[in-house]
Amino acid sequence: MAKLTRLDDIVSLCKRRGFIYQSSDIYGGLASCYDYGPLGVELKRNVRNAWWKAVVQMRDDVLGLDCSILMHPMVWKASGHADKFADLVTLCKKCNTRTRVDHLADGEQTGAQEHTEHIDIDIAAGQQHDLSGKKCPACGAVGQFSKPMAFRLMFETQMGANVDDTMTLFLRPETAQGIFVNFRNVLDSARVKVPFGIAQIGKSFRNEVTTKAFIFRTREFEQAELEFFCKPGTDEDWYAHWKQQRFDWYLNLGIRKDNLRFRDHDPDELAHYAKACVDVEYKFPFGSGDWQELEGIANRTDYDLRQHQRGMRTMNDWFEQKGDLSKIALKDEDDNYIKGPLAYFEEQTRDRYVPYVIEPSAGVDRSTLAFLVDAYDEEEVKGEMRNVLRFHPHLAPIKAAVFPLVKKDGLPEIAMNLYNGLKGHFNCFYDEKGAVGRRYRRQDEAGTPFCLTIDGQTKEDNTVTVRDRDSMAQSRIPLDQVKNFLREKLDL
RNA sequence: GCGGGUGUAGCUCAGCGGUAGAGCGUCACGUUGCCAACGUGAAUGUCGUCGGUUCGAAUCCGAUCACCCGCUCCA
Repeated sequence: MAKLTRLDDIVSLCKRRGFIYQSSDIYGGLASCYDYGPLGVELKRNVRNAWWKAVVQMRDDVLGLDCSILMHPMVWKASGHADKFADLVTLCKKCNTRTRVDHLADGEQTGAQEHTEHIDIDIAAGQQHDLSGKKCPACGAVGQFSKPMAFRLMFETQMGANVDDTMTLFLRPETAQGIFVNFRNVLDSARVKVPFGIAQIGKSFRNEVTTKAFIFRTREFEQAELEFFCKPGTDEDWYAHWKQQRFDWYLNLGIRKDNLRFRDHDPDELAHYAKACVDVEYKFPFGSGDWQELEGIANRTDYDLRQHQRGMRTMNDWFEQKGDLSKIALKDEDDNYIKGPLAYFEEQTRDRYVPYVIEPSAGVDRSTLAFLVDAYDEEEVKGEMRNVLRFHPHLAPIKAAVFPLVKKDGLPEIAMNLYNGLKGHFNCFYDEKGAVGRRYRRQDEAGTPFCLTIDGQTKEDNTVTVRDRDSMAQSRIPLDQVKNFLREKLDL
């Protein structure tokens, strides 16, 4: 079985078939930005819907949410993004290798430290960094570094049309914080009890230092995140639960088992607030290591809610400093933080606590890419190559195509009738042009599971030909059974 | 941000100082009773962008934008 091995082939297929285009294409493109075409938008929406169905609709303990992208600046002060979502990087003049300043080791030490805390970007900018004794981890040169460069990893924008009276806001770098700041609202309005989760799908923005590999890492991207709130002590069980749930989700939607794996984070790799974290990785046909992260599942403990309790206590400072985040330090936590505004009281046990959070955080765009790559297949049929996207029916952009075998003898009318009757229930496609074989193959490349062909026999006995995408096998079913047939076969 | 590579029709690419090309695809008409069929015809290009050299630039030079590969980075 021939498989795509180059990313270029995927990009080409995506453009040719209308899945994904470069953003602002006619102006030469915009780095790291992509648009979803007619088939792509359907595919991506199906990915979203499948996630929502599995994580929200089918669960009695998860609710949905849709937050604004713009949020109060203090959200990012409390979450730590405003201070720490910035890296200070230096360039080795000798070998041109770039290294994070906080990863640099002293000359006599070997190796760099992993995942040290980020530095406040404003403090860092004014801070003197003595790198003369530091050693380049790549070439070993000591003290050959450029002046540290700061990177703002959050996008900024202004709110307010009056230029003299605008407020600088951030485009959210993750959807998760919108959930945390609505924890209380949902709790008070939705009659739920811990354990429960809040789910959200939406755009996020990060000024990545480097983008990568088509839609795999882009600066504007879409996340599907769940924050599952649970009682401390039960967190490890819920972590295991969601780990399995999320892995199975990919498998159930057709990802080949060989191409999917878990990768547990080492303890020294964990963010300071995370108790455990695992990546669901897919074996993409690009990059140095092939295996790339689709989703991260983390045990974030009670860190976020506690941080926001601190943030709420800091609001006076925010007003006093006229919103200048760099002049504000988060107030210390109240000793009695488990009685804070974001704490939870469990009536049955009379326990009071700040819930722990299990966070499965998936990339919608990279999942979509994975489904696309995984579904792609080429096979030889009678000496000709057949390209086919073997999408799971739930993900297929078009569920069924309706053709008259030939464009005469009243066949188009019958076919159009069938199409009109189906399109209210399934995303369908009608085509009467050219040879039917070509129309079949075109649908193969779009991943359409079934083609329905009206022929002369239809006029005699009211049956149609059903042609199966994967096997190319044909069978006949009654015209009035088509809707039921599709409903059953597509599991819709 | 560094190094390497690539930008020519929707896609894959040829052309590499002298009239912009091919295959596939697309569209139209005809034919066609089931797997990219056949015939005839047609459309489609800021040769990524800007500037320079030249009588003349897709071609040479510079800058820039974008993509790919490798570093680096990826709470």
